[in-house]
Formats: sequence, C-alpha cells, structure tokens
Amino acid sequence: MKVTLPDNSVLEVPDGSTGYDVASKIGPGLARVVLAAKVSTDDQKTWQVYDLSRPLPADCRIKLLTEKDDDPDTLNVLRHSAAHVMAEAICKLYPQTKLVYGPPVEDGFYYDIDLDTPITPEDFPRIEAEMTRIIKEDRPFRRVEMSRDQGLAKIRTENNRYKVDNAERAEGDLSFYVTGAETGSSFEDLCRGPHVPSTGRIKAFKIMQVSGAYYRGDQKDKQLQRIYGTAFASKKQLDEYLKMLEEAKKRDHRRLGPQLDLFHQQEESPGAVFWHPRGWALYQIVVSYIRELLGNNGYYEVNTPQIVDKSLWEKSGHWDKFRQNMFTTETEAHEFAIKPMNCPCHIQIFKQGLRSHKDLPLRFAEFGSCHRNEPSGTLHGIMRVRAFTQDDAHIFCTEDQIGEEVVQFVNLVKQTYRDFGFDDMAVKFSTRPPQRVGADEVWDQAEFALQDALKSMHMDYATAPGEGAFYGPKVDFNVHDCIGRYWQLGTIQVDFSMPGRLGAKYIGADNSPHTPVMLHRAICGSLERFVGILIEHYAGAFPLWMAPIQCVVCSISEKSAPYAHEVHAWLIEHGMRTILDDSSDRIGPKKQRARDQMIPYILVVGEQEAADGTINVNDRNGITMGTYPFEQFIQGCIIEIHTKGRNL
RNA sequence: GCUGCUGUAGCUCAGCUGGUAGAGCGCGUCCUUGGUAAGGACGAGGUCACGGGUUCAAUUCCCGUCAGCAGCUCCA
Repeated sequence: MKVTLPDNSVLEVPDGSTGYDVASKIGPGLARVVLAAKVSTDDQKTWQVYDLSRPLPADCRIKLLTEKDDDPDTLNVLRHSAAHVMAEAICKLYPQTKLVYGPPVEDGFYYDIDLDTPITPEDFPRIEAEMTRIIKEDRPFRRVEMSRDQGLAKIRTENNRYKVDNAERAEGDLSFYVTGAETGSSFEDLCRGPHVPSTGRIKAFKIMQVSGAYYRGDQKDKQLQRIYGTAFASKKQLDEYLKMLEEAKKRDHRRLGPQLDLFHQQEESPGAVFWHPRGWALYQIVVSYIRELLGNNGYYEVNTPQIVDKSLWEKSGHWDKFRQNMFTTETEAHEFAIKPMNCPCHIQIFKQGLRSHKDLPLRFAEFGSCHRNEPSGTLHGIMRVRAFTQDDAHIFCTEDQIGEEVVQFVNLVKQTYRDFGFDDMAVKFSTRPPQRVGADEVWDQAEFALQDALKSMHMDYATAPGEGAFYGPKVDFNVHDCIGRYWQLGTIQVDFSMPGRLGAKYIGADNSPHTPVMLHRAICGSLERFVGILIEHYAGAFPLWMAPIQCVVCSISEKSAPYAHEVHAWLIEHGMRTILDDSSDRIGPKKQRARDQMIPYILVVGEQEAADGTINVNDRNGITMGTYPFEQFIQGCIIEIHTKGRNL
C-alpha cells in the first residue's frame, strides 16, 4: 500500500503496516522520537490520530507526531497517556478509587475519580513518585478492541457505573487500553485512545491541583474529585510553562490593583470594590471614553432608581427566575428589590408620553449601578462582583431596524476594543435556552437577525446552543485574562418579550399601536470587569492616555526642589495627571519607586535643567530618553494621548 | 452554592511534637542634598480572621462562622 508523507513523497509499505513501521522506514532517529501518527484518508479533509502500533488504512496520508513538533495533537496524546498513568498511580495508592473520565485539556489533563478519601496537595508527591515508577517501567500502551456487546458485558462486571455510562454513550465498538504485559503487572481502562507507545515516553509531568467537579456537570449528581496535571515532551518545556504561570501571576489584577493603589476589597463587603483615587481615575477615563462614543452615536444618557418595587420585577419575569440572586429590602407596605439590571427602568422612561415610529430607534444609555447576589464561590476579584456598573443601553426599535442597529453596535465594540488595545476578542452567539419566555417563531426571528448581522460583517464567531438569555438570543464579546480565562465584556441581546410584558408601545405609520423590539447592549459590560481586564492586559503599565498618573517630577536635591515645583505646576496646568517627588531620597530610589508605580514618564530635574528650563525624561522601563525643553515634552505628550499611543 | 486548601505587622512570608511572636521590604524620626535600578542610624507597628471547645496553658489541637484561593455549577 501507498502512504503519502507531508512533503508529498509516497512511501510503498506492506499492507497492514503501522505508523511505527513507516517511521522506522524513514529513519531510526525518527522512530525514536515519534509518538503517534496523524492519518487522513480523505485527502486531508479530516485527520485521525492513530496509535503507532495500529495498522494504517490503505493509501492514506500520514503525518508523524514527534516530541519536537508543535501540533496540538502531539501534546493531547502525550497528556492523555499521562492521565492514564496518573489514574493507575492513584488506583494503586487508593484501591477503592472508581475512575470516571480523564481527558487532555488546554494546559494539561485531568482525571475525575470517585473516591471518598479527599486527595490533598500533600498527597501529590506520593502520586508523582508512583507515576515516575510506572514511567520508568516503560510499559507499552496496548489497544484491545472488542465488539460493543462484548465490551459492554465486560465493563458491567466491574461495578463502576461511570464506566458503564461512558461505554453506553460511546458509539460503535469499544476499545480498552492495557498498560503493560498481557499477564502480570498491568493497568486497564476503557478508552478511545490514542496513546503514546509506552509510559517511558512521558518525559515531564506535574500534578497541579485537585478540586471538586460534578459528574457530567450536573449539580444534583455526585461530586467527584478532579485531579489536574500537565505533561510535556521535555522537562525544559514544563519548566517554561511553570515559569509562564509565575509570570502570569504578576499580572493578576488582584495583586496589581492593591499594589498600584487602584482599589482594594475587604471582608465586610464581599464582591464589592473600594476604588482608590488612582483606580477611580482609570475607571473615569473608561466612562468618559464611552460617554463620548455614545454621544456621537445617537444615544441619550439617563439615570434610574436603585430600589424598585418587587411588582416591576414580577412583571418583567426576573422575580420568577432570579429571585434567589436579588437583594431585597422593605419598608412599611412594599417589598423592594435593589435593581439587578436597568432594562425595566428604561422601559418606564420609554412609556412616558406617546411614542411614534418616528422616534425610533430610541437609544437610552445608563452607567447603571446594579447589584446581584452572586453565589459566594463565583466571586473573583473585580471581574465577578456583586456590586457593579454597566455601560448599559437599551435600543427601542422596529423589527426592520434590528440588523442596522446590531451592525452599528458591533462597530462600536470593535472601535472601543481597538482603542483599549484588545486585539483578540472571541465572539459568541448564544441561542434559545430551555427555560425561556416568548414564542418559538419570535425566537426564530431574533436568532436570525443576530446571526445575519454577524455574517454581513464577516465576523468569526462560535455558536453556543441553549446559552441565550431567558428573553432572547445574544452575541457576547469575550476577552481573556492573564491566566487564559475568558470573560464576557460586551454583549448585545435581542428582546421581543420584555417590552410587551411591561406594556411599551409606539404608534406606527399605520396609526395603530405596536410593541417595539428592545436591544440590550453593553460595550464594556461591567466597568469593574473591564478595568480588571485592562490591568491584566497591560500588567499595570497603562498607555499614557489612560494612566492614572502620567508623570512624576523628581528633584535631584533641595537646590532643584523649587524648579521641580514649578515643572509640576506647569504640567498640571497643561492637564497632565502629575505627581511630585521632592523627598530627601537620592534620584535612584525615586526613580525606582516611580517605576514600581508604573508611571509612564519620570521627569528628573536638577540644577542643570533648572538653568536651561528643560526636563530630563525617563520611561518606566528604566530608559533615559533625553533632556527636552518643557514645551517639546508637552507637545509630545499631547500627540501621544490624542493618538492613544498607537503611532509612537 | 458544592469539593479541597488557606487566613500571623501595610506587603511578602518564617514560626518543629501546645509554654501569649520574628525577618525583609514599607512606614516614622534624625543624619546625609546626593545626577539616574534602593545611602546610613534609630524607632513605631500584631486580640496570630472571628466565635466556641479541649488543656494548668492554644497562633499551634478540635468544632463552627466569615472571607480569600483553585476548580465545578451558575452568570438576567
């Protein structure tokens, strides 16, 4: 049979040859480092990863995965095998363990186990030692295939409901992997594969953490222990990965926020933010940016009450679905809810007076302060909080106007994210959830409108079936943080239901009343989260235009302190956010302190500068940029701020 | 909310098998007025998260509460 290699050369091998045979034929060096084979039988439309010992299909295209290449499947195979080794080690140490499921994931792998004894980080070294032993034995991974019936019969004897479940849900015939000899020391697991040839090929691994995970993600089902690990083809790569994690920690907004004196959080108000002057300056820069953008794009800013009678939330449908997550308060006759969102209030504004179709689209924006009683375990720094402010707006429009409004909004999102420096956002389109309000035809229409707009803009997006809001489908704009977690920032949601439920009407061209469509939308989403993402994105080193403090003036000695005061005053007059350091420290420590605060420009002034009317400019990376006349420096700053630093 | 871990000075952390606490940085005062990645001396700072229990004695052991961390679930 013929096997085509990546360089399009064709190798003639006996029928039934394996990936290992092909590798050996090419060269013994390759045979030593190859881990698995990637095989395509449909001219590279789809690929399947094969064990090296598995016979190849006739006339296929093959790509050999080695320890050195960067194909993500290489790591997946390696990590999947590492998961098996870890499972074996755990079963050896805890014989009552029931294995559940152990896949590779983005940064490593995990194995879910059902075991009543909690595994703690203190146990990791023992498990790792056992894994090292298994790896040293260099036992082969052997694939054993069985007919479905045979396999099911076998697995049912094992008293493990999870594996029976897995087997029942798998399609077609079943395969098991035996690690080791057919008799004697070996470990077996129901598994689709593929695996590396033998345990010895796992060169670098580490158990990372353990946590709870519900079986099949169901909160009502048993909570299992999920043990996370990672594996690489070399120790060097593992070390690099661990170092990268350390570096990422330094960008964490929960560390940088207090360190840069931006905000703090404390026990007495979990899920809320105490903004310090510098953090609030940053926050207000975001607000000003959005306020200007909305003003230029046909929005009217409004403001609505914090505390609203429960009856409004009953009408809107929130009480039914989110009562558990709403903060309430009461007076003599009323039970109130602290608003968890702004839309019902915006509808109240819409309802004042008689609206005409000529008023549409009508766009109400609010920096709306909301409170949601999020479950304690979901809080995360300022990214997920209970008290937050959205750059919220609701667009009241006709069905015909939806497309155009979505397009305009997506353009605003793109412009904003570009200006703030987020270049890789992920777009997600979420469709109708099981629990929802509104007729199916209406959902069809709303989903179509959103998708159509995305397509017309040639946006790349992922579809999330069933993840829409209860009143309508949505498009989310997500950005990742320093440790790769994705957070929803912007969103636009089509709502055919709530205006009707709350009695919003306009008079159409036909002189009869109609219910408007409402679009819920936010560019930043929660401003708290947006600022959190900004902190991590820039690791605290904000571009000049958004830096809370833009310059610090440092005097060389007492002799130059008066001039430093003068320079400081000039900068303030020119609108620069500036502080003065005329302390008795030497210039070294002053600069160090300024760098620690990530202040973009450190302006050193001594007797020389005082005599010349100049300033010596240094950046926060320790680079001395030169001595400039004051005017020249200011002009440079003004340009840098105006262009948001993109051309400099 | 669930599982596991954690909570000691403003920050980062020591503190073994119970005998009421320590370092570095920071902070304050003084000396030094020094030209670009931390000058020197002295000093102040802690109800060891909170509430119970065991004990002659608890920061240390046990239970509970609160908060944080990791993941799961959730996210209008």
